[in-house]
Amino acid sequence: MKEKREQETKRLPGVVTGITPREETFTGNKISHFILDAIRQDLGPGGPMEGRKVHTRFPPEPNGFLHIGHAKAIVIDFGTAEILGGLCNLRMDDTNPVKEDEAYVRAIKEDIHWLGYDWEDRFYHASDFFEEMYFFAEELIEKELAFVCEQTPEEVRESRGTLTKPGTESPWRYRPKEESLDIFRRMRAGEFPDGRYTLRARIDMASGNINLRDPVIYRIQHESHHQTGDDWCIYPMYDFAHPIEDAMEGVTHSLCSLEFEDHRPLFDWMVANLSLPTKPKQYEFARLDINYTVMSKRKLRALVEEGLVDGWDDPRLPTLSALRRRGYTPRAIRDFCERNGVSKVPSMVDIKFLEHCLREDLNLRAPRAMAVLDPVKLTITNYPEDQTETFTVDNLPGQPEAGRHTLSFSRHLLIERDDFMEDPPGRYYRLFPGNQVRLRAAYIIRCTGCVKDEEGRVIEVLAEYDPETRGGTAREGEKIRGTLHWLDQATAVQAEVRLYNNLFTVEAPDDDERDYHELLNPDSRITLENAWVEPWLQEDRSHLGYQFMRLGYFIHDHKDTTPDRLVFNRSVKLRDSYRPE
RNA sequence: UGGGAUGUAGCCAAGCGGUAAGGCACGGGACUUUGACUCCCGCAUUCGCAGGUUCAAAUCCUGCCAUCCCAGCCA
Repeated sequence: MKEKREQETKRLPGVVTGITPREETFTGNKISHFILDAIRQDLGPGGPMEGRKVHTRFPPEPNGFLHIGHAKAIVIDFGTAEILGGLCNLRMDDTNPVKEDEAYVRAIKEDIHWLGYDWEDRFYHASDFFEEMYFFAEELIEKELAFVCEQTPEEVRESRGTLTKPGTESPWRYRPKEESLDIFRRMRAGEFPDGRYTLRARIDMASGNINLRDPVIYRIQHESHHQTGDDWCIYPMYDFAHPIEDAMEGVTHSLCSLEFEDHRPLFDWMVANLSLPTKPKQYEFARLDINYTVMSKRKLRALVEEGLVDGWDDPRLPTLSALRRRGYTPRAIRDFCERNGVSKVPSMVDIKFLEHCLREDLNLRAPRAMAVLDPVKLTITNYPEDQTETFTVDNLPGQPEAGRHTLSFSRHLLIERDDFMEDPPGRYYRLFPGNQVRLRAAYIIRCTGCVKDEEGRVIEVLAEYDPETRGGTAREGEKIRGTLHWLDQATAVQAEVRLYNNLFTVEAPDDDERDYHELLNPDSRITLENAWVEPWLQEDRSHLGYQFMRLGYFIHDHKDTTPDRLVFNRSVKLRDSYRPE
């Protein structure tokens, strides 16, 4: 499994090398957007970073699992480096020890590698630079651009003002720098309890931008950090730390989502006032949102913790580990992100587009197989009881080089229950008394009737085969509209199949005023215990999954499949234009 | 008169003064040993609204409207 995943990763074009610029997506779409344009200017002739190579970073906080929204950021961060021939770092933004955990670090790395991106030796933690940050904090104090404040959290909140009213200055705002320096050093030495002091930047309490009203840049937290242990009891805040991290890593462009637009003036303030080795620039883009699901970490966590789904990798979730388990390919996800484009318009993308990207990928590559999800017996009444024959079919029709497998055929078969109707509506060209259909790759048969139980439920469909149509070839001049998938009852293998639908019944559960419990789709997962598949799927493990013909794309559930129990997840349905009259 | 941003089709999205790309979705047709795939065709007389500038405006100007983000010692 792991090897196959690595193989796939290696096959993916566009693993970041930092050498060859790439101007198109690997599916041939042109990549161009406002951030790329801006970076080209910054780096180009006359630009502020003329001559430099682009250097980005993906900076998750290790406090949860990555989801498809992060995939967009990853594609932008790593993709920008790829497109422009630069580098992209992976950085754990771990400036708040109370929220973070090493376990998330591993999961995040796995997900990014799975997507096919590589940070090579450039894996960092914000905490790698705590010493430098401390140095720069003292620099601000020396420049009288920061001061140690004694306001309580409540006092800070009250004096900050409101959206429409300016704040009032802290009584400690003009504390002599010597005094601030002394207290700050003692803060670091651990002399004070949590909350006793903070270090604040001295900017502008009357600014319309609340982020500039003397933001706290260091707080005391006697908390063990997953990287630095007990080395520190003061920790820097995001707005102070981020530009320093970027500069220390050599990042030229700090790409982030729209909600940080308000923070850019603060980012720029830090860049202007600290003696950083380089001067990174920040640009913002709109997050990716998808309908019929939730993307907020809080909601995802609630679903998991309340047991409404079976863990972070429940295939109904939009997390990358869930999508992986569901059968989504890295290629499909990347393609989806790239084709959605990059803009500043807050958008909600249709889940159908994601599904389309998956189908487009799998259609080309996933082996075909037959499976019967809701079986009913089909008896070929003119086929000898003791006879069996085999047919050989391509794994990918028309591409014998992709491998072949055999099907066995006998008198007793299994077909899909909804492929027979005793009294069908118009334009139904499957089995009904008197009608002819093709059993794919086998024979053309004519339905002669059915057998029902006492309740009137069909328990067996009867048909006669035409021996002259071996292989499914119609007689000269005859046209057979319907082709069905089928299984030989004698060799078919039983499996559990899980069908997935949207987790929520409304497009935007995040915006809905109702409690999200009411919005959950009761049919988000349908488990079929009595499904049957071709026997070779017992041993075969395609990392792409399979197309179960006429049904959709399915993949072994890598967690629940055991040597004696097959479990399949439906990744996505096939398109279906059948409309009963 | 708090600050910042955004409005192009049902959903994304190009467009950057010369007369509305593309994709998804949807509808119709052809083909078909998957009602799949593929291939055709259709799908904004109009770019949030109203004025103005111009021979010419989605693009420039003015005003208005709508939506989103910001008041953590979170990121």
